[in-house]
Amino acid sequence: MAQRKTNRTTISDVAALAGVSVSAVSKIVNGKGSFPEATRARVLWAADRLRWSPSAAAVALRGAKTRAIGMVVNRAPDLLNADPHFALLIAGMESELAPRDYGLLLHIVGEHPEAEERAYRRLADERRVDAVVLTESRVNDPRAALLRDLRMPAVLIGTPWRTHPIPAVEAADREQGMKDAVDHLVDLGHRRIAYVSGPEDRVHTGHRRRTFTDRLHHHGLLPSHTLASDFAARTTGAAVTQMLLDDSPPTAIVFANDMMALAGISAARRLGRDVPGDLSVVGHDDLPLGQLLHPQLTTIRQDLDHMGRAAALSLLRHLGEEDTPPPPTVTPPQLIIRESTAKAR
Amino acid sequence: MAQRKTNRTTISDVAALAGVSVSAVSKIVNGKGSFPEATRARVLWAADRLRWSPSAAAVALRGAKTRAIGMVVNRAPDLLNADPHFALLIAGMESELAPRDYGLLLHIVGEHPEAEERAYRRLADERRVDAVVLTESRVNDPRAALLRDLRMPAVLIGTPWRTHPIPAVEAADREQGMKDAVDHLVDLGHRRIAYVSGPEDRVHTGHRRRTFTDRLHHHGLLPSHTLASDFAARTTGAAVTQMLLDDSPPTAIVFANDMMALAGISAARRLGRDVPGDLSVVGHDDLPLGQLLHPQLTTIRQDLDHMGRAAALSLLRHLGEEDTPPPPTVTPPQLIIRESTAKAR
DNA sequence: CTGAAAGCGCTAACAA
DNA sequence: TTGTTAGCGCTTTCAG
Repeated sequence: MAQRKTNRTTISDVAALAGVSVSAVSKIVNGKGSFPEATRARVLWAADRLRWSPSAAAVALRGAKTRAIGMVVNRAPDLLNADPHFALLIAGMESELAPRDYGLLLHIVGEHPEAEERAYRRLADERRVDAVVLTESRVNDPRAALLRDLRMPAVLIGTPWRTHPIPAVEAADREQGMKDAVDHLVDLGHRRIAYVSGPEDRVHTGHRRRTFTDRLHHHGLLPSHTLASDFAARTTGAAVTQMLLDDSPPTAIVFANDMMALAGISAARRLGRDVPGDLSVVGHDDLPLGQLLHPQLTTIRQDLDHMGRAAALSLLRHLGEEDTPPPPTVTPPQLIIRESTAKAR
Repeated sequence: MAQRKTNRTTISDVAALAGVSVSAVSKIVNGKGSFPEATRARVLWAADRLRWSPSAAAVALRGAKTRAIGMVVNRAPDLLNADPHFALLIAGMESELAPRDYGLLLHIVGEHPEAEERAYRRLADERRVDAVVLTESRVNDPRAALLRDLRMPAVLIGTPWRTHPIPAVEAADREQGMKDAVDHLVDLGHRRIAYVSGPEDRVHTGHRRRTFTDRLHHHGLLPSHTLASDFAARTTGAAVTQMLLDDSPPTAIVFANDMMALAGISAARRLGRDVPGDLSVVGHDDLPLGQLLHPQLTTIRQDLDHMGRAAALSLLRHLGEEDTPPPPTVTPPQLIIRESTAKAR
């Protein structure tokens, strides 16, 4: 049994060193009262010398604000690993949170609804965070009711639910990228264009497919095929294989993200199809990866960094954090034309 | 000003509902004293009915344990985004932390030493976490002294420092993969083999390069080229271009990670070199990505999931957490032979 | 303008 | 066996 008395330096140590009361220290550090400059300086000096920062626990206990934001990611580890999507979102949030001394409490749960619910409940019941960031709204998303129930402030990155309005950050014109992609393919002479979407339970899956279909209609065309995939390479590959072996296979495929596009290209090649010679491919997200591929990936760029930032700022404002600038507008999804799309033969 | 009195349910609400004292609730919930089964049951029922969990802040304030682990990642967002390495590490940690009700507080700072130091200091001074996980030990790593200074328990994922011993998780035989890779290339008839390493400040950079060089010696060979790169695609591409334009260019290159290998392949192709026809390539990590490339990537697999798990368990044991199994052994780096390596011409 | 004192929700001595 | 109580470190009235 070590004698390890923690002996943490506390506010009273600072007060003692500065020769003032603890309440004076508290007020000065938090910029509350008005004190003679000499006192202020001495207190600040003492705090600095003792390397003192207020204990997060004590502050939280007193004021019920933890200065932490929660995020629970419900994607299986291997998919997470495969898809850097979240990392940039998180980095974007961090770049706004860190300078304001907010922390980010991260939980990665698999796609287990119970684990996910448990994670949110713990965050709320244990008062570990002041608010949470949600990503990827789902259809009949249990989180909507759950968070209302938990009275947990939240902002959603993605398409808000109809039934449970919630503050959300979304690109300004979320349909633009998809429209441009369809136009681009039609311009190249493609007439049989397919869409491989993400899982059906994501709200944006339906949205994007609808935009895709509508834009084809606009050109007097019908979707060649539309198939849903989870995000896994295997499933995506199977979907593409199936399409390509069809009697009238598509000459172009739009994918719901870049990793799926890559899996699609891989599957097409296994069938001996050349990209973009036999098949044009469009991705979604514009991961840096896309520029290293051969052919370089034509894709719909999402401004993930700004989405993360905007979500963080939106939350901070909601929490009454002062000096928080308004969330930046998020650049609309933008078609980046590279080498994976070419004239239809 | 809303009247929003928080009105959180507290331990005394539970005590009242169960008709016992608060200390009884505390003890029963924490499995401390011995109580008649009837009392236990009533308390547990009440806690459940009120959906009560102890406030993390109060527990932390009282006992000085926060049940949270910190991690600060010092890689630039775009590199983070490009390289899924960290995501799997984090997922591995989470799978051990979450079931034990531990949280993971994540900070992503760029490669700014001051920001990094500040992040660790805040974690410690504000007592936000009980311990931290470090990754990628660096040469003259300021974190070693800093954490000792801060008296912050820590475990390192990677090669420990000589000068500042610290608990570390590392693969059992960390040289195996590299040796096998060199052997494999030599077997294929390669004689001019190069190595593109990560940044020189990483401890493992020197280690791996030494293993590479030593193993070549074992075969009576000298490294064709060794170049350091940061993790960025541009730098890596430039390094490869330089090597390939040399008078006696390498016929095979080993890279410090898969993303760099991909950047290398891309650069080689831009020069009109075929992989693996003109140049064999070996990566490191075995990201799922590697199997989707053409050619599929030959790589040295790292058991990132187990590294994350082991780090978490090691920390939990150190923190005196009961019922924590010993950290699993981490599978040694293993050469996975796929299509990006072929006979030297 | 400054300081004393009352808790925030919880745990662990100490009493009963 | 169970309950009472004194803080953990901080903020914030409320007196001085």
